[in-house]
Amino acid sequence: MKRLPDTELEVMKALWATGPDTPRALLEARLAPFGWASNTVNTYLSRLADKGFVAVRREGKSNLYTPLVGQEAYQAFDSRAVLNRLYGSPRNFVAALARDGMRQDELEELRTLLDQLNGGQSQ
Amino acid sequence: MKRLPDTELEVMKALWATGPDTPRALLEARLAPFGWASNTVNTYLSRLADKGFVAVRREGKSNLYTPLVGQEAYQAFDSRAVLNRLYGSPRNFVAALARDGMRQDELEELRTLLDQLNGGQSQ
DNA sequence: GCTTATCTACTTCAAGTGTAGTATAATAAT
DNA sequence: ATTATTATACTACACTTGAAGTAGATAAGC
Repeated sequence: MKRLPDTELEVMKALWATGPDTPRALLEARLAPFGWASNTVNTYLSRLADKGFVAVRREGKSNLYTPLVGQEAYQAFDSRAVLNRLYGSPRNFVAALARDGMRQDELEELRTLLDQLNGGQSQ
Repeated sequence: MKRLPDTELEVMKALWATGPDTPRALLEARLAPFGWASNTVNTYLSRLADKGFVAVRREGKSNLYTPLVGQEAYQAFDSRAVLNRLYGSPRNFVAALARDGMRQDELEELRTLLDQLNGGQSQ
């Protein structure tokens, strides 16, 4: 797996949110804020297909794109890549966030998760 | 500030580790594993200078490059960018790591940090 | 059946990135 | 001073990314 560029990732996020869908529906339902031409969305979907991130199937007049890589799998891969690239450890990543000022609610949410992660696993 | 490409980031990491240094010294001391030609390192340093990440000063026969952006500042910026790009919150980032299997020592280190972060701040 | 709208496939193009080559200036060696 | 070494500045070049245009197939309207 390879890390995706920003625009392709935005398209994947849209696909993850809606499930299999056509370019136009994706653009209207989720990608409108970017102001992309419909050809642009098509280009990004083609590139994602080339990279094996989505499957294409003909659905009547349109193409239907289906995500082949799930959001959770991609995030699991990407988060580790982020650590390897610059932080080395989860600790250092969170410390960097904290230096920039992590919000109180973010901190609490994280703490709750950590409790769960450790609760589920005995020493 | 803008996020740096992989290779330029590697050069910055070397600079952060050694402090102000010449291209050749950086290559030999920290960048050897990449197998880059010395011209390559020079190119990356020039690009970093263009982007304002390092300062150049003539030191005798060589250039001396000094980081202008500190590692902590860059990490604070980058870590937040990582969240905005894909995860939304620190919680979701750590959850993604956990799905891939966070190591026990990483988890404990993180827990220790969280204790410190909350220890310093009541409630 | 011809016109119009829609979609996809293919092409384009500029900027950024990865990697290094060339040309030239400066230094060191004899 | 001539030669060899070293460093830098500039150029090159393929590939990727961001963004869309064009051409041709298809379908829908009338």
